[in-house]
Amino acid sequence: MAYWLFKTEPDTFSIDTLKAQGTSCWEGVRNYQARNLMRDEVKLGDKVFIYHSSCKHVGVAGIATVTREAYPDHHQFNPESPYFDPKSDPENPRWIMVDVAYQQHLPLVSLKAIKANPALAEMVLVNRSRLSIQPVTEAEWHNILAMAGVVSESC
DNA sequence: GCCAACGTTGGC
DNA sequence: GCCAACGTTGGC
Repeated sequence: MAYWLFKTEPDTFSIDTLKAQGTSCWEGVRNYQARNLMRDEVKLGDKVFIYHSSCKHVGVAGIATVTREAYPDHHQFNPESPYFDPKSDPENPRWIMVDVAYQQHLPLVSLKAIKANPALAEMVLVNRSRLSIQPVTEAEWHNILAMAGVVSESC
């Protein structure tokens, strides 16, 4: 079981949206490195931090679980969609998505707090800020849970 | 809304 | 395959 951080703009899709929906596809990833991670590495049952970006309160806002591994993102074939990609071949779709299920909200762990924690200095979030799907180490995962005041469940 | 960082495109 | 131009991300 692996840990991840998925970014979203809460004005469009937030942890509250996910809670309301229960389960959602994670569509619209249009970056090759992020896609490759979703396609090759993100597995059923993996845990995901939901991160709110480009908003007033930037940071980790909750936890989700992967409920379906990579499958084609149909939005790429819909000319009405902001995620439309005219260069994607339906016979060989360029973009994929996974499904995630809501697990819980967290008291927001802000980007500022993450950057201020020396134990998290190696986080991808801190060093490769533009990657929208990124791996989180087990140590980082538990560290952020501790910052949120949540006691980690035993495995 | 600004702008730095950085990913993508396309001419050569 | 290089790299300049361009577009996007995302914190502030």
